[in-house]
Amino acid sequence: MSQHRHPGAPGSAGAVPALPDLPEATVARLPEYLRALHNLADAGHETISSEGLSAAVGVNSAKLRKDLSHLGSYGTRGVGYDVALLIEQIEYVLGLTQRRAVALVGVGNLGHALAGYDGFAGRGFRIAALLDADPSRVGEEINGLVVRHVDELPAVAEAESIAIGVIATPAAAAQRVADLLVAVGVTSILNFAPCVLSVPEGVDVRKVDLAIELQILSFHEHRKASLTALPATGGSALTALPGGFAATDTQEAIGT
Amino acid sequence: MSQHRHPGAPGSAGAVPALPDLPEATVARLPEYLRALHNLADAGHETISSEGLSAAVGVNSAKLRKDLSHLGSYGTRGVGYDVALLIEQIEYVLGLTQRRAVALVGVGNLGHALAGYDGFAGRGFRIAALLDADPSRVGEEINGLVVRHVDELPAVAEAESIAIGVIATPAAAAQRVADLLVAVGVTSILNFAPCVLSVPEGVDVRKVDLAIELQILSFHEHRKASLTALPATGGSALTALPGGFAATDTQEAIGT
DNA sequence: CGCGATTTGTGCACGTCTTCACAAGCGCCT
DNA sequence: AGGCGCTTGTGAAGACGTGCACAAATCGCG
Repeated sequence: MSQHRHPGAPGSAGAVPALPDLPEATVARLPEYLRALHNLADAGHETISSEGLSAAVGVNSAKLRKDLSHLGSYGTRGVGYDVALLIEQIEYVLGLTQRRAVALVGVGNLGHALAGYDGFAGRGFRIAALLDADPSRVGEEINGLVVRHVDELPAVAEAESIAIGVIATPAAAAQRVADLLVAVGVTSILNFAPCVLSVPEGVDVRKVDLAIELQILSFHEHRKASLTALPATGGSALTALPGGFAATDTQEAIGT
Repeated sequence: MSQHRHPGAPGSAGAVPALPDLPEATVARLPEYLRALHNLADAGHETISSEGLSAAVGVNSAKLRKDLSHLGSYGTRGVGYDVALLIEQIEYVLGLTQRRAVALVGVGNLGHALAGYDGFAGRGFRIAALLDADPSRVGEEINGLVVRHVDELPAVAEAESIAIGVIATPAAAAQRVADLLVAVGVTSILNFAPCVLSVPEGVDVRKVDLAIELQILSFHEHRKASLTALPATGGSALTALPGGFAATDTQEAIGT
């Protein structure tokens, strides 16, 4: 039953690199595990149990074990997981063994901040290019990088082997930029503009919309307010007990 | 038992103000519908069919109808939804009828950008306070707001009725700030720091981690690369057909 | 060398979310 | 008035994700 070859373990023999096709939910959690593991490694831990790691991340330990089992991970029963090995495995699966080049389009308010954000380098990415359509911004130097005109994207993409495009433009320009990115072969886009992008099949788009996050919080705030406004209900089937609704995406009340 | 006052139900008859407890997945989509509806309203549309709206947002139309039905929405069969009415309904449910005050803690790189982001005002929020622990940043004026020291948070929270706290500090300071926010009564937190926050029950935390988003994209990039690198497989049960995995969270390949 | 403590990996049941498909309702046109 | 086309709202089925609970595996110790 057990596969003897490691999927493509970092330093091992030239086995098949076949990536197991992980559930999306698992993929979304792997980066969190990775971050926690780095912290643990820095703190000197050599091994960690699923219980310990799950506590650090704030997830159910069974879920964590299942996630790790999906990538054929090697934990040791009775002991736990080897922290360094697990880091290697997750980084491999996430494709972080190569430092991917990111092109950032739109050096306005937000783009400026992203360009200066130092949290990327340590996590497997390199901002390789800054681009903007506004001629008055072209030429500006941010964090050692010079802003170039967006028209130069084809040249830049080729020279730097851009793997991921980040859109931090106003909404009105986002679709145009996305088309441009796609045209030069970028197949992964992170979109900060508040709009829906349409892209051809095979191109992945993730979006981050700050206002949406706030609005979701606002809903819960509204809801909590409407609950506490109610008098203490005896047995009314209408209102669940105040803490009775579980938070799915939102992390809530993680015990120390 | 039945509350007769309606907190602000849109102009209609005295319906029950009780917030239906929507599925989390629905709550997360409502803001997207709202944004699309505003666009449609600006474009002059008075009504919109579920098909049309779902196309604009990039979701399945049945899903959209079910989402809207959850909030007891009034669509008209054979016609569609009244755009203005639907906007009102969604804004009410999301608690956007009152402009909520947001406190932003951490005016570094990212915080600076968030403070200057003008996309909040139009979406129901007001940045009411900027705070930082670094004395050298206190006193700086950004977008008409003066940065105050984080120790002043209690006074600020009371004066401004802060409803939501945004943490844009380094990871090391995030937990401390979260504790502070909770202490002054904030029950909704948006966390940009790359770390897990533990908060008491009843406090909602949403997080945005830019590096995680990139890492998820990196996985898909890695995966796509490993697929195209394979020779055309005949019937190997290992590799699914290239387009065979559906994108759940990630939007992918929206037609036209 | 065997035993107990510990921890992984997973079968199973449950809940949530998604999608299809269709009846019910509405307006318009004849 | 009646019928027809369009659109909503929803029942039901399937896919997906989660969490419990336990067997299998490993280590350390006497």
